[in-house]
Amino acid sequence: MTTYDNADLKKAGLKITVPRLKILDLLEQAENRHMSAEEVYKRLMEEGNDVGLATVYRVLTQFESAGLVLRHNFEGGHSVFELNHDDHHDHMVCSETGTVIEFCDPVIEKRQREIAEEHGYSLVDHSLILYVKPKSSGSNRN
Amino acid sequence: MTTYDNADLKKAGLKITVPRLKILDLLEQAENRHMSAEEVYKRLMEEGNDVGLATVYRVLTQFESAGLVLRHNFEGGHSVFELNHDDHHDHMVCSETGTVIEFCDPVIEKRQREIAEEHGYSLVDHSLILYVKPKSSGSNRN
DNA sequence: ATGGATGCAAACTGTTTGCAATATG
DNA sequence: CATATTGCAAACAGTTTGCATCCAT
Repeated sequence: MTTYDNADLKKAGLKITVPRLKILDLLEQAENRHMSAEEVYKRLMEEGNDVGLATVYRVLTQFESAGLVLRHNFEGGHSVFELNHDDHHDHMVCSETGTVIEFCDPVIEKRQREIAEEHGYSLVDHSLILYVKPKSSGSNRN
Repeated sequence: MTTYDNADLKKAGLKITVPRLKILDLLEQAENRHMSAEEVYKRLMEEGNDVGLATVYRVLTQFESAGLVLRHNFEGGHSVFELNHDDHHDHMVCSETGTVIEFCDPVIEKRQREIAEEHGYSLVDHSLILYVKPKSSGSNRN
């Protein structure tokens, strides 16, 4: 498991500061690896570390540029961040519980590249999110 | 090609009003089928139809609920709308030109369903966007 | 005539930025 | 000590909402 430390911050040209370490820490620790900036902020406050929300955004953005963190734009115009363990994966979000499940499917990955090629492009990135509901869920239509 | 008309509005419980017809019209006509609310608004203004931006949002949202229109959340926290021709497809966005290409791949569609099932869920919806660049593009890094 | 629809402006959410104070290397 | 970083508040973009007016039915 990729775990980032001071060295990684330095490598990214970022000074070792309390907010940065705390945020990195939080992302490592977090049971729920996918957090919004707001969540990170709240969590830090709860733990007594009072960083500004603006700093959280700035740090997360810097981490993203540095490749330490991935940003995903889920539905509803808000982003979630997660540590970049450079094991690529996509997401499945349960509409009832909000649970986020990660998955990676080689078949889909391959087809994506092929499709881009077929259209004369090369794949730079992609975003795939499956919105699902529990199979045994209350409303069983179809 | 699915083309909506007054009857469809009525069916959706929506009164036939100028803004609604104009917006529907715009979406039918538009060379670029994918437009943001802001774009729809600007276009309408240019054509001399002065509707409020709020109305554009309201109407597009109603159309979405009515199934006449699809809303996609692209990167950068802004949505684009397109007429729902109920031929499902995903999108490929060129990072250099902004061009949006539609595609639908049965292999991917099938795998998505399977993956959801494998995790004990059933697929409700999904969002797949490929970010691509022209194969012969200037910057050939990697 | 009557309730839905509109336009405007004000409210809101998520995110970014200017700036003076502060902390890191 | 110089400069990157922070916190705060103000600025922003995109979208939603309250309300009085207006229009389709």
